[in-house]
Amino acid sequence: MDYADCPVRIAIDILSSSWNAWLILEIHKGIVRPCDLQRSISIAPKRVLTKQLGELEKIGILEKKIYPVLPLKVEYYLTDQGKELIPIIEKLREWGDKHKNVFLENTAFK
Amino acid sequence: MDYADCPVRIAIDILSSSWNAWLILEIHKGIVRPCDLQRSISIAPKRVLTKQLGELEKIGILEKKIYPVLPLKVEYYLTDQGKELIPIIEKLREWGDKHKNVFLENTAFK
DNA sequence: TTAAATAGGGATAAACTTATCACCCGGTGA
DNA sequence: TCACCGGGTGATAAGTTTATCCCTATTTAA
Repeated sequence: MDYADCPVRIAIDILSSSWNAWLILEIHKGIVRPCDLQRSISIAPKRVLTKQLGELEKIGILEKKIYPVLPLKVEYYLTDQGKELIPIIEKLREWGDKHKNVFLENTAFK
Repeated sequence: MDYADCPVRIAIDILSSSWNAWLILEIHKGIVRPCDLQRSISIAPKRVLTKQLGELEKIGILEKKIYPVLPLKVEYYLTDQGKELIPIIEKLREWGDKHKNVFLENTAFK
């Protein structure tokens, strides 16, 4: 029984890796095309977002829809298990909002 | 407004870094002394646990009690804001339990 | 007096993640 | 024709995190 198989770690690893949480929130808000996501998360490198989108699709959190039209059109949607992450992320946000002060104070001069 | 100041990221960063989530759960279960924590999370290096305990204390998630007795006795307890992480971790565990199969299938041969 | 347990720290190495850069292709509008 | 948009990739550099190793100090038990 590896530590990596721990259900808690699985969830945390997904949410914590690079831009995943942000991506999931943006897609939930209705920004579903790669180019639009790249614009709305403009500080993230394009290459990294592409990689993460692929990763999130592979593990069943996003569903990729490819429209056979030209110019090529691609959209990503949250699967059911992806949608179930939304309330969790909101809880994380609530917690962070409530406690960010203590946190920022004590990390400024570490 | 830095990405690192995002409330969601603050919470995720805390939970994701090395052994924090596990430590928080163990302390919540009543394992409160450093030496006992090192035994119960035996695959984690002692040095790392010490560091994380100090870090979690600094950001106000743990409270450190030093008993002026000999042999030296130290205990860590969850603060109120630390306790508020417990239900969130439980949600993460539920999610992970529910979806670990899809996850493990698609990461085994990446 | 020696060993073990308690709590902790400094310095460096190893590992992992993320970012960067330069590309690919197909199509469209000027 | 040329530049640009949309979607995407491979290879490597850079950066961060974790782990490793080896110390400190004090007290009790053998």
